[in-house]
Amino acid sequence: MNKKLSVSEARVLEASWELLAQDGIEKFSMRKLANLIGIQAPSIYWYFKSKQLLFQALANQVAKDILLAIHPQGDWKEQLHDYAVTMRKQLQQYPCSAQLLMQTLPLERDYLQMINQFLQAIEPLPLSDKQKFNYIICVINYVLCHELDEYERRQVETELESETEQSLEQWALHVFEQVPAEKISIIHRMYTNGLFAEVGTDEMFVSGLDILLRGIEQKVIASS
Amino acid sequence: MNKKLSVSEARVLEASWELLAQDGIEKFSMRKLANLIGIQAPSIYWYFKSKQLLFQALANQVAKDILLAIHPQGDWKEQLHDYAVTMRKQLQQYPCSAQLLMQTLPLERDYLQMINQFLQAIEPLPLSDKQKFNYIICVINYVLCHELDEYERRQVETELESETEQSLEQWALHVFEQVPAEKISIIHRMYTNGLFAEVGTDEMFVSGLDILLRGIEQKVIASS
DNA sequence: ACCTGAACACCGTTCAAGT
DNA sequence: ACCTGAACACCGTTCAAGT
Repeated sequence: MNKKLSVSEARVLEASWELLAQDGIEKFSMRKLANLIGIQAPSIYWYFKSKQLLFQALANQVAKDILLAIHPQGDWKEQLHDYAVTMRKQLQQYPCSAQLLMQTLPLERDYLQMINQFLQAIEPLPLSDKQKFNYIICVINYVLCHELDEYERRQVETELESETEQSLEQWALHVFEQVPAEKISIIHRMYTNGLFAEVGTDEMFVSGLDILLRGIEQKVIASS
Repeated sequence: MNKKLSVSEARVLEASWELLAQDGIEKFSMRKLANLIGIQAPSIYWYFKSKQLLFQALANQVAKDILLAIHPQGDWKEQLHDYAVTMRKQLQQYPCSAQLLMQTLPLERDYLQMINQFLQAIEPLPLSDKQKFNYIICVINYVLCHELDEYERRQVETELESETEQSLEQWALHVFEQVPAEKISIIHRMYTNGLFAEVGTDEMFVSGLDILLRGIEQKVIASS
């Protein structure tokens, strides 16, 4: 928006998503990226002054997409709920997007606007600015954390399976056997009851989001 | 506990904390670590098979410390509140501890035990295992995110000041000027009202924690 | 304006060889 | 059991030089 993308600048961003999908953010390198585009590594530096700034541009692309996908509807609670669900859906469209947003301080144009949109949903509520800001950051962090955990779980899972041909659940249970059962009794029970398969599901996401929104609601009620 | 630390193994861990405090987790390298201890880089690999496993050991040290600092007292709400506050306090004792815990899947002994301890606080509540687990993960993630944000803010701040001799607040306001004011009106108002100085304070931490706990409370009430 | 080759100053990790 | 030197296969980034 504030800067028209040249063909090649867009090309770098496009190839970056491809590389992130292939190798993940840990193994992302400027050399591999250049290779994918068909140029030499130093050429990228003509478009982005550093890897950091490239990542920021990627993060901002995601933020912009989230912003575009958001449409206010219903009361503040329904709005925040929809915003969070929409944000998660958009994050899932881009590889490693949660990491990118986490690594970027929210001082980019579209990221700021996204936060502003979230803030607008609770603007009329009888809360202090401090509260409003803090609560919105909590909701956004919740969505990001959820995606981060999901990503990490998938990583360890595929890594484990390619190495030992064991599922993560099997391995977890094996780990538990080495720890005195009484010391982790509750978590042990949960895992043997098949809780593992539920981690990261839509239901879990909505359930965690719900306590956040109910918590905010209580604060609203308390101060009106 | 399950493995007696040799003098040098403890020495590696000790030096690791020193290096993390000096350089941060991004610039942590095995070579610098070796240098700090007074050995060659490959020697570290006798104690820890990889950088990853060294980080896991560090994370587990933090988890153990949190566990030791926790003492159940009061009802479930007071307990969770104290646990979160204690966890934050312990995280602040170690440099980059939040990053270390975030990077580590909770499958280490002491980390598991820590989660179990949190779970114990809400064990008697009339909630499903799924809910209990999810809510506790939310609380733990909240504490970690809060520390992460704080760390990131400090990083950018010192980086910015050494480069441009500007404070983060000045720079943020400058960024705002480049964005159409109407599009970020709320966040703009908040920043000009001095909200910036409040980010990351104890008060903010407790305020966010509170909506989580109240949210859980509502769920308890709803299902009893 | 856009791209390259060569180079700098680093990485994590392996491994034969030393004591 | 513990440590080293040398080496492998990488990094991000700079910069003079090309077109």
